[in-house]
Amino acid sequence: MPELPEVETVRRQLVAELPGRTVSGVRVLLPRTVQNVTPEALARLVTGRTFGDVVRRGKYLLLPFTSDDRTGKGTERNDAAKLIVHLRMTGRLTVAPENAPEEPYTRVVFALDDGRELRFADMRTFGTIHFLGDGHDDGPPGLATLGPEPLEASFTPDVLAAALAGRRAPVKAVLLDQRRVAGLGNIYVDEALYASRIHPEKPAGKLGDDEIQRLHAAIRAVLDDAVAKGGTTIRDYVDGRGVPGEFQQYLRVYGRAGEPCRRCGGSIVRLRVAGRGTHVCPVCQR
DNA sequence: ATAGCGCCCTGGTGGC
DNA sequence: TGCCACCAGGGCGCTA
Repeated sequence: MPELPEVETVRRQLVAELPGRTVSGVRVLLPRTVQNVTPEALARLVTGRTFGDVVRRGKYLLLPFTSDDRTGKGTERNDAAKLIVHLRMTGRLTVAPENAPEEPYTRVVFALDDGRELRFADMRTFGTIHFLGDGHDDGPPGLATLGPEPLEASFTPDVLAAALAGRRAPVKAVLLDQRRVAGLGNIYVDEALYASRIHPEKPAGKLGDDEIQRLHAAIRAVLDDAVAKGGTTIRDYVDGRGVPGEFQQYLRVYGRAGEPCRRCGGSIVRLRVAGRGTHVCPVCQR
């Protein structure tokens, strides 16, 4: 399930392929994937525009169009236009070679001027696409309230401490809350809590300074490692080229219930925290 | 404001 | 072998 490292991996590949490519047509196979405009409007708004940079915010991908786009009828359009994509559980955003067979569960296809296609496929249909610009300003609600980016230099231990301070909810629930820290999901929260030897049910506000320091370092280390390995593929995730990640080989607790803890040899236990399957070493994490 | 819960959705799994 | 209940979970809306 795509979290920050998976979304960042997709971004890095899209940014190598998309900038400078102009959309020559749009096919919407599942209308509700496109949340804030109709399929017809999306096609009209996007066709003729040229992709610029590709930006990640939390688990969102932002695909801004360049400012000098024209409709093909000579009409200038405003420069704030962009697509906002969220992969949710099973979404895949790939650039397909010309004439590549369409994969199952394809939901939206953007034809490009070089014959390739930007394709959004999504088995479970939770994924979303929004269009912003030309008077459409209703993006996904969560984007406006996203918390700090954990891999940016400005994400200091003090910033993490402020996100946790005074909260009675389990530390895992707070870390999953995208308003507190952006981009963490179930896998990397479990891994970061294990690495910092903190029990996921511990109330967030009760963490000591030393625990916050360890948690801060662990979040960055786990995310950095996972990005370097191209993300984690449990079942569905593939990158912008359709290739699975490798970090699943390095998971310490997620999906390892009943297997030995690599630190103490004890058995990894699975419990339920914040409504999520949660993996913990009961010896190492207190 | 905060915390918790149900819903969306489909394929895979495990029990009988 | 076949059927079905159940589970995976990110974001969001609702409730207390």
